[in-house]
Amino acid sequence: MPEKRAKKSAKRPVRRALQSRSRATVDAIVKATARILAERGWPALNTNAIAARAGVSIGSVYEYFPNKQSILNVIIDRHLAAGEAKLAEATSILSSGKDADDIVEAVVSGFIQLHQDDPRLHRALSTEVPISPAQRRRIEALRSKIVIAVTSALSEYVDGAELKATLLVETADALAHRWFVDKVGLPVSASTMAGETSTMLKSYVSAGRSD
Amino acid sequence: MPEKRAKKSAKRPVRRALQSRSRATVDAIVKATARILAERGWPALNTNAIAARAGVSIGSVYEYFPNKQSILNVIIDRHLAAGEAKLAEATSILSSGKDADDIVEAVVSGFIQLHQDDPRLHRALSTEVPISPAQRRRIEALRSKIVIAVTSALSEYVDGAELKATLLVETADALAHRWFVDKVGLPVSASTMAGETSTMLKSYVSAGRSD
Amino acid sequence: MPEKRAKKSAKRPVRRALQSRSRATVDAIVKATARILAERGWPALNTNAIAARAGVSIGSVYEYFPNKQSILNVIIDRHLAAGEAKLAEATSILSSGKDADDIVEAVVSGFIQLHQDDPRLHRALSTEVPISPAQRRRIEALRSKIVIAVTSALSEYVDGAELKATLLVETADALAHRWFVDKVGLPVSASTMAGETSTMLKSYVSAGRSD
Amino acid sequence: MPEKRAKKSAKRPVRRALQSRSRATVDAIVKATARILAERGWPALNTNAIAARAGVSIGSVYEYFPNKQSILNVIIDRHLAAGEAKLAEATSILSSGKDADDIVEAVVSGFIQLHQDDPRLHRALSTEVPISPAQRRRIEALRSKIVIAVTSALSEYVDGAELKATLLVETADALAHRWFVDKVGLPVSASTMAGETSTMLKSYVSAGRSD
DNA sequence: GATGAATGAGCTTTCATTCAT
DNA sequence: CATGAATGAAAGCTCATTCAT
Repeated sequence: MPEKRAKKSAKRPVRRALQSRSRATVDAIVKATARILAERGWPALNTNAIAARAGVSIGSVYEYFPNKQSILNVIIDRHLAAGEAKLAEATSILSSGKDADDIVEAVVSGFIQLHQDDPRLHRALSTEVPISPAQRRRIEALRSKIVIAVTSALSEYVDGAELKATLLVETADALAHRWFVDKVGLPVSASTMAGETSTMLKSYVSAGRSD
Repeated sequence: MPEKRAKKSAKRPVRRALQSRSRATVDAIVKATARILAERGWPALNTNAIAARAGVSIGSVYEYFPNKQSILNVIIDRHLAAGEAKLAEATSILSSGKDADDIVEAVVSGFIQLHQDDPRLHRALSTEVPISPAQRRRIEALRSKIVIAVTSALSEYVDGAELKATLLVETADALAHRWFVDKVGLPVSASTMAGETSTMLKSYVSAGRSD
Repeated sequence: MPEKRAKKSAKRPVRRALQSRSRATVDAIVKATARILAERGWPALNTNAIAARAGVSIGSVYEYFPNKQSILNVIIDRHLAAGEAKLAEATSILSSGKDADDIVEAVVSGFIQLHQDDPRLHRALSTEVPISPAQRRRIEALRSKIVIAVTSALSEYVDGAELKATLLVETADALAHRWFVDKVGLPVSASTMAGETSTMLKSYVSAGRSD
Repeated sequence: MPEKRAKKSAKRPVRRALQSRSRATVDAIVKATARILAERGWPALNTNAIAARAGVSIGSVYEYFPNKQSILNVIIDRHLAAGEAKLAEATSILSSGKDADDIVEAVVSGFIQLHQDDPRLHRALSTEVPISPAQRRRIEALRSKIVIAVTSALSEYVDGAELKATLLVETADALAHRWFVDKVGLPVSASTMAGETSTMLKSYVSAGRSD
């Protein structure tokens, strides 16, 4: 009856979800995971709940994912991909921007859109779920790319574009998180705060323009 | 900040040394918990690890704390108390401030100091550890008190003090967290970013002054 | 008495054999619990011992039972169900009884049969295991039903049937417990004592008959 | 820090409680144990609770008793001693009895008195507390002595005195327990049931008298 | 003797993971 | 490939007992 087995094996290769049925199963598992995370949080996220919610057996979960963390990785990766997509999309706006204010506007609204989409899930991912060093590196990389894109866009309008871009991006990200994810108790509405954030950042970015 | 000591008044001259043993044990447990949290994070925090790290038996842990969460509560409470102490200390600076810039400076440096003290622990507490609703309320209350104090201080210099105070406080808090806790990869040093943050906020707060 | 079997009707011809594995596991757990209780008593009953004795892992125990008490509940419920079955069975005898003596005989032998089946387990259940209020109520209800049935049976032969039925039932139960469960040291055999009990109760029940 | 120590030692001799202070301490411990048992039952009985309730330190408890069970033993022994005292007291009544009915009356009322004194404690002792084989033997011996005394008293009035005495004693004991300790739901009052018990037993004992 | 802080074996329960079917 | 019963390491917590003070 009792039989010791290695626990940290993860030998079984992740079956590549190429066939459509496989793809559907993988998708159901990932979606179920995201839903549980958004609705009931990380403490309630366990593999049996995922399987049940996805409508598949726990065995199938392990057919497609070597372990629990790897499911989360997909979600985190999708989140990062969404961020990257948003960046790509924003790049054109940034480069076609008429002035620095447009760039600030694009950055602020970009981060707000990112945080408004499923804020419960966003919160769970950013405050509860353990992130691997590799993922942290990828987050850093994305952040860095955004800063570079914004720097490039800003450089034709302002001096010290890199520093300004860094502060702009970090502030827009952090405050969007506060207003829409943390939902801190505020004396005014989140959208009012968003407007104020935008005002502050426009003024900051444009400060000291030579023109 | 931690380290509560019994009043050593002349009331009871010969006070049992036993009490200090208890005090030392409690302290060892709390410190061990904070250390594990800072060094290995919430997933590695378990009562056996706490006991081992504190150099006491698991039984002793439960002699002084009814459960695992209550140890964390002490740490969280100490953190909040530190924030409240900082607020009290800052209030005098705020009220004796010569101008709006001094107030911004005080707020920014206050948050930086708060985040510079054991940033690893700070990170664990703010992103991993489950917070009870009561604690969340206490955090909100503290934040609210700070905003009120800053609003009051700013109101003699600027219009729309409450809105500005809110954005000032949230930005200072969020960015101090980024620069010193998250330690995001930056093109320049954290202290440079802190200076830039300060510059941006001073400019924001003073914008539209009638002077 | 225990050993529930699924109906093997023709509804679903090929029924998974898996279900029978579960059934067997549940049964092994319940049986192991009963055996430990009977052989080593309540103090020796712990979930690890149950799992070991059942030849399953501790995880399997919690796959089928939410907690330790729930395993006991099954055993207690089976015991109560056995009592209820015995009552149902006895009712026909009671109502077809030729005279009051037959009724007494049926009651006494009914309780003796109940107590003779695994007296060690019976002892553990009646003296060691914590009973929930709901179970106590169910026991009371069963006892009450028995008294009502006996009252009804007796009422056509004797006056004051309810009082007599109560004393009859309580005495038969209590003494069957003594003779077969407590196994008190006796100068004569348990079955002799059972006969004497019967004699005493027949005489008591028939006393003051109008005939 | 961790230091393994033997757990089943019990080497320290039980300090004989001869001095009055010692005696008072022992008594406080025993009384506290009995009170907890009566009020909150066996599951709530732990050595720290006993020490706290007795107003002594846990260390003192182990100064006078080698282990928890030994405290219970004192209580059980006192209970048995009370039974034995009651027997001694009853013996004179039994031998001076005018007829068999007086003997039955004495036995029934004796057991009722025994069970009416602190029925909660009685219940705990008879249904929850683990009894050692030695104690069980002592209970048997007491029971046997009672049967012998009753047999002797009855023998001048009836035939088959031993058998009758056994049934009389067991029934009186069992039913007194039911009416006053178990407090089973009854259609009539406990004292009515006690009277009925007495009536039944008188009739049984006197049955078949030659006079 | 008295104290009570400290101990740690042992218990209940959870859940990521495996594998027979 | 799918299933889900089974596994067992590991975590939280209790309490009888010990021993330094």
